[in-house]
Amino acid sequence: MEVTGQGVSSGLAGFTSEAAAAAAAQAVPPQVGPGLPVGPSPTALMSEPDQQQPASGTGPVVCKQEHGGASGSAALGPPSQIGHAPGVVPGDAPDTSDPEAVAAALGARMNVVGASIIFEKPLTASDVSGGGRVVVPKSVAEQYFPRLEQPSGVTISATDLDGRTYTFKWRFWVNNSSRMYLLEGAGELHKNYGLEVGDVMVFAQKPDGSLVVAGRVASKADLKKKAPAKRPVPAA
DNA sequence: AGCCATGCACCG
DNA sequence: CGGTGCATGGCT
Repeated sequence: MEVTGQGVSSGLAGFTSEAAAAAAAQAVPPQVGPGLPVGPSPTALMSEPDQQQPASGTGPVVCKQEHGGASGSAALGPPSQIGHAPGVVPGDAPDTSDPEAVAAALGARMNVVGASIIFEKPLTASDVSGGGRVVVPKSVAEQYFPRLEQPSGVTISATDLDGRTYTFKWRFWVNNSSRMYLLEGAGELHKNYGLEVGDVMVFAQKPDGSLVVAGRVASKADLKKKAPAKRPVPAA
């Protein structure tokens, strides 16, 4: 996948100062993301210690920071290897009336393309109504997604199992002293999969680090897993 | 104490 | 009026 730099484009004066400051500070990476081993050399825009991108074009999830990120790490990258699970064969048409079957079939299809599911997000009301703005759990964000130096984030792309390509904005908000990670632009995917509140957005990645996304209706497991928060109905 | 869903103000 | 970013509050 690729990253689309927006900083150099015109019209983002607001970010310029921030970016400039970051650029200046980046000369010497002062801080690396908590948790992951990063930090090759400042000159490498997207090199990775243990993994490399095939480079070019329709590549993997490589993600540059705004203007030459200080933390060169970019790809998704669980330190562990991704293992396939042969055995389950997807050729069969899933019983679309059975959420469990759909979920299983989806997992199988992911395996077929060599992708491993990173995590699944049961869509909340705000995820759906928020114009494709999906909140991603911090822990997952920092383990599998590109490290972000700036709130403005980066543009990343992904594909689904039907070959469609999606472009998202991967960014974060500063919340208290922490971060709240957001994936913006998921509206199209939600539409393609007809996802509604309670349904699940699935994130997976291939060995090359590329991101694969999909969606599926909520399964029983999901439902019991995440009981719908009680929503006091405002009396009329 | 932290995390995340949502409310809401502000800006276009 | 819709979109963006922020701040708050509920819940774990």
